[in-house]
Amino acid sequence: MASSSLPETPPCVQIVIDLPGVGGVFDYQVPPHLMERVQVGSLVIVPFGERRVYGIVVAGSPSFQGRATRAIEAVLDERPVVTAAQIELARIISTETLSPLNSVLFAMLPPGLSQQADVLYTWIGPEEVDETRATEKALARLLKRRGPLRGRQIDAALPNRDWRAVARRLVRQGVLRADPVLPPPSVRPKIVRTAQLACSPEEIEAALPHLGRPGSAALARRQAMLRFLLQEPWPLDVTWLYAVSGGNLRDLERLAELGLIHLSETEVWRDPLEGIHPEGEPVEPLEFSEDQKRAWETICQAIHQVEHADVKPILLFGVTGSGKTELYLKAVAEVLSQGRQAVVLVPEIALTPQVVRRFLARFPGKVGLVHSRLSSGERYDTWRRAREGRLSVIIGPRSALFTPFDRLGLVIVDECHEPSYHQSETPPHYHAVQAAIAYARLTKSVLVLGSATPEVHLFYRAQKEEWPLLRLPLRVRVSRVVEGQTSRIETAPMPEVKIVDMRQELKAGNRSIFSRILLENLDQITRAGQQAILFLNRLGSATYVFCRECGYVLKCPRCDIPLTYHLEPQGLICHRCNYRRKMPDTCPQCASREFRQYGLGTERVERELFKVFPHLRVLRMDSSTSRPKGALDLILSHFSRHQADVLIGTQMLAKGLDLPLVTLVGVILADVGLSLPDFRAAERTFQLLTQVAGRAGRGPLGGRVILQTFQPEHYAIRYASQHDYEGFYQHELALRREIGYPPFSQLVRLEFRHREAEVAAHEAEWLAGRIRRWLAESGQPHCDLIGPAPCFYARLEGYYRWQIILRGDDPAAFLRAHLSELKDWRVEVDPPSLL
DNA sequence: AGCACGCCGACT
DNA sequence: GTCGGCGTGCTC
Repeated sequence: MASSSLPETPPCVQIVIDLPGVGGVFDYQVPPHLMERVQVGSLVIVPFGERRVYGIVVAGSPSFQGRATRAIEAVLDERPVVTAAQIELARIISTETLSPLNSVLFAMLPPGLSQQADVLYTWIGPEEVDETRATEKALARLLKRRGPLRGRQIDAALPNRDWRAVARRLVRQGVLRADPVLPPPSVRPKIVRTAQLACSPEEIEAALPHLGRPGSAALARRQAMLRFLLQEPWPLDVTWLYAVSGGNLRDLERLAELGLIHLSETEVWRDPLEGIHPEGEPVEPLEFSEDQKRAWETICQAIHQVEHADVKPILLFGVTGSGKTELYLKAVAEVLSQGRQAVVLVPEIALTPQVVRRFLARFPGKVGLVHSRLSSGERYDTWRRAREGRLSVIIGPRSALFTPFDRLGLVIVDECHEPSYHQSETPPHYHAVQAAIAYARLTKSVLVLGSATPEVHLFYRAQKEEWPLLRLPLRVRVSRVVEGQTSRIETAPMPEVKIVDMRQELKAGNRSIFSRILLENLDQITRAGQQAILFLNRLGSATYVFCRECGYVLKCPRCDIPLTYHLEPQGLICHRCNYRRKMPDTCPQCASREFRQYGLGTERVERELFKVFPHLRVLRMDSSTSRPKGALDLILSHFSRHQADVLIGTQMLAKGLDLPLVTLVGVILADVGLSLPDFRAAERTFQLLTQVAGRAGRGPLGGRVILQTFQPEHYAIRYASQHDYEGFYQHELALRREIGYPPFSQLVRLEFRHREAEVAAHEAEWLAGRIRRWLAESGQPHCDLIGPAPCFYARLEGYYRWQIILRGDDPAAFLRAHLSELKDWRVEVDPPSLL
């Protein structure tokens, strides 16, 4: 270790390796010739078994016991790829989420830097193979056709085939060769060759006629190159010279030989923001409203205290359009002025050019952008520029938290309730807000969490731990500064929300999906040249079973959560306890025959709307119409230019778009989401309705929202209609306390997937039995096992899914002792959804 | 992950 | 008898 303070200890370090499934920490020796280069955080290559793998040094090894160790083979990057604080953060995330440390640590690197070890297979056997063995035949054909392939390539070519076992046999038989390989990083710095004049313009002019045979093409090319360089007397990317002259490297080399130019190589940064010019964006801070001023005092004070005291996270409680972004900008400016750095997390969908340009205008040259649509080279370069201190603000989705800043001072998580902050697709299943709380504490940074609808458990924690709560209850409109004038601050009222009881509509003989008042309003505002949005909550709508006459929802007799309707096997099921029953013919409460599931898509809404208002221009936005790349933006820009009167859409409509001509938002059926078998169903519905309601009346025309529902008395709908988050929160919290769900307990969700339904069910039953035994043995009094039951989405991508929920004081701690037995299970601590 | 080792049943 | 299935344990 270069900076080791213990020279008498053996030169050993602890290393975490990039092999899924090998989560441990291993000791390696630092050979003398690498002593100066190996540091905590270094990316190295080490021998592991018969292979070589990538690893990250996580610590020196003072506890070295004299055990046999092997030596580090190479160091890949002169600088550490993670900071000490990041390693500590990875440890915390690993412990909290029950994920192996290596999976967390390597998830912090830009994609392509570290590579997993693989095996290169080469066919060396005869042309003919055993025709009776299908897998063997397929493997041999593949390798003969495409030449040597890596294991990962074969996986892609032969899905669902157990070819590795076959390959092992073939290697033993001597017809197949298997060579371990370690791919080099797929990202590397971009180097361009540059040329620059090496002598005075006079000497160049003098040399111009003597660069080749008179009249030759080479002469003309070389002259063109020099003339261009005379106009641009600095190191110039040679591709420019090729373009203007039609020449190539041979010409340049000739000019270099003659001593007329210098050829050299320079690294260039790939910058996704290069083409973006934030003209028209304010460069100076905007004036604050009274609420913003109050909020700013707290944030500013925190920024100045944080290095000396443990500063609590700050909850910025404000609706969309309440001026949160301006506070973020000012906080970033304050932190930068102290020489520290800032990370701004934004949900991927909200990462619009407008947001980026606003930051870029205020902090030119200092802002880096992370985004899923960037090339891996752009990501890698942004990451390196941040590591080298060339950038000091990073904006991006959850992974941007892992920017290797060494003087972090501020973390902002905007719209912190957004589900995209939880990584659900691939392990490690962490939540960026949880991680940010830990990271801010570790790095002594200020953390600002912004949301109008914070998750109930977060708000509960904020209250309990007395986090500062900053309220921005009003929407602000800032008239842009006119020459020399100060900007004006106006506040806009929240839109009026009207609840329509659809049972009454039915009683009055209206069997349509639209209430009379919604139709009246639609007619009125479109006549006035304004626009409307019709929102349809699709999630789970086909499984939502209720009585159209009395609104009754059938619940599980054991769990008291709504039953859902499924086709396979047909009937009603409780996704909590696996209780099943057939669909009743009549409503159990009022005996009406109108008891059935509710299936409704945007196409149907469009058709029904056409029947009433054939003249209206209607746009439809759902996953099918916006599937093609760019279609979403196209539909939205079409609508915002008023080339349509009505926009019909699903969830994706709820996110922060600003459409000033929209004066009416209609929610076709507000209660759909309430019947989902998830204890957060009410919370999700409240959030969604609040966001959708926020779409109306963003402009000076004002606006109203119409919520159609069969459960007008439901608290989620009532509080959403009153824009009353805290009322909802109190109600929801009381319910959670009663039923013992978070924040009054912790959940761990265990999921198993298999292509065969019985195997999945069987494995789930088996594990449930084992867990019950572990619970009994450990005398764990405060842990319930819920399930096993099929997941709400019982089949996903061809896999049958079953789940087990553990609920208790600390089920994660209990499971930690049994992790090795959950190898094939997906484990989610604090799952964001139980579907 | 990959590869040993070791244990079992099914065929040359 | 061997081949090949797969459960278990190990890699510094």
